[in-house]
Amino acid sequence: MITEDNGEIKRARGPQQRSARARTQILESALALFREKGFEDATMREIAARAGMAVGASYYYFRSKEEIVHEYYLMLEADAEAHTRALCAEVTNFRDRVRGVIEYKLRQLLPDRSLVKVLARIAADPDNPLSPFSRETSEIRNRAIAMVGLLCEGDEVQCGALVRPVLPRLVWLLYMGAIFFWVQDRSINQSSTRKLVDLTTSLLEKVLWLSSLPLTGGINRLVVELVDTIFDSFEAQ
Amino acid sequence: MITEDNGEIKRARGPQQRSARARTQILESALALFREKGFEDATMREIAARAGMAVGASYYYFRSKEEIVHEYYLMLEADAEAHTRALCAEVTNFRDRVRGVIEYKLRQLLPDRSLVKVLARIAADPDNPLSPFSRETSEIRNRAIAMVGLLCEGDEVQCGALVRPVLPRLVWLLYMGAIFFWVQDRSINQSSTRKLVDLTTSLLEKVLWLSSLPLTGGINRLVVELVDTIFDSFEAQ
DNA sequence: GTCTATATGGAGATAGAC
DNA sequence: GTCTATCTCCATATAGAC
Repeated sequence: MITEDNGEIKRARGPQQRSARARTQILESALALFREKGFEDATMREIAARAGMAVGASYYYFRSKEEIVHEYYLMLEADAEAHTRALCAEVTNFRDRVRGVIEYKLRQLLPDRSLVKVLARIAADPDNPLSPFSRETSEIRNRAIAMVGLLCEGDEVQCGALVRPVLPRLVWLLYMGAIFFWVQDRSINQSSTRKLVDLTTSLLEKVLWLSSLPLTGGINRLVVELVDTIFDSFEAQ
Repeated sequence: MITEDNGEIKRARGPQQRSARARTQILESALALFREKGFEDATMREIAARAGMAVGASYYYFRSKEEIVHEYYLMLEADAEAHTRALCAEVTNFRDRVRGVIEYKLRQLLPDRSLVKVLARIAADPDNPLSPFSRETSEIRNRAIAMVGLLCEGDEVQCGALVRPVLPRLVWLLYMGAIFFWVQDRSINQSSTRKLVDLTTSLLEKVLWLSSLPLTGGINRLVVELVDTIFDSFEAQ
């Protein structure tokens, strides 16, 4: 791997190291600028300049300005995953778990509202391969769903047997919905989102309890089919 | 109103007329180009050229390329409103009405998928005043909700008395969700969306029936509070 | 593979004519 | 108020150096 060509001064500890360092520098420079002036006003010229490189170098590592934001989002996801594991060890109540995960994510995103708007734009564009609903991101998506699946484990959750297998995907949809609502939320201190999360998690708990009654067999079947339809379409084409 | 200044040759039938004509020309030129090459590839230069004007003129009538698309959407809405009235006279079953309205909208949008993507992007941006969730569009939104309200009229709908007043807003959310899903839907012929609409309308019907039972009083209250919270946040700030 | 220098093409802004 | 001509600035593309 380590080619023994001319002993350049620039090179530090092999090409991989140098490359990783450059990538990190661009990412950090971009993030700092995004925070200072927002996504739109930070230009690739500035980002590259601050990282001590030419514009083209940024494009070598990131296909677009948006892709930098996406990389940042993946970093947050890794952190959220660790938090979820810790949460599951501490809290056993289903509703508290779901609320905990959503609230943690919103706390994570709070300092970077400007970037979350970009993520929302990406999500709304069906042609964007970075979209959380695209075929290309199915690995990331499934990982997130598996994470949510941890919340549903344990014998605490009371719900119909039919619904049980789709529960993680259902909660993931709620989770995505909460983030979308939060981005849109213009109320002071995003108080509406807090209300929304309280209400939807309470609702979920009650509805799941209802789903264990024989009365709701038809509804349960419809819900399962609905969730399957939604997620099948993500993988399609 | 009609000022009697110099008899210009250019003027046809008063300034208003001329202005409206120019506006229409730009709109038509833009729409034609959007259909030919898609939204992104159609440039303001071309749009203006085809309308026989300079770029600045287009910006005089429309603040942005997006605003042209929004104007087009309003034209579709007027047409949809007429259709809804006709539908309500013909069909009395609630589920068929809701499905009919959503399907009509999707048929309307089908020839202009490229433009609907732009609308989705607008909707995802909380800073965009043209967003269907913004304070600025609350008049358009309320008009659309009132239109949906027509579907809920008549004594056919079986649902809890508590839920009844929020039903139009609830159905509007379903309606918006269906459009969003349709834009994202990559399945051939958007077959997933058709399935989704069938399933969600069936589900709605069943859930509404359930909401009339005493058992679901707590859930009904939560739903009402949830809908209020959501729509309050649209009007906030 | 990693990066620099430079080019391209378009959205939107603006000064000022009529 | 309506519109033209022209300018600025940026994201992204690309040729080729090392």
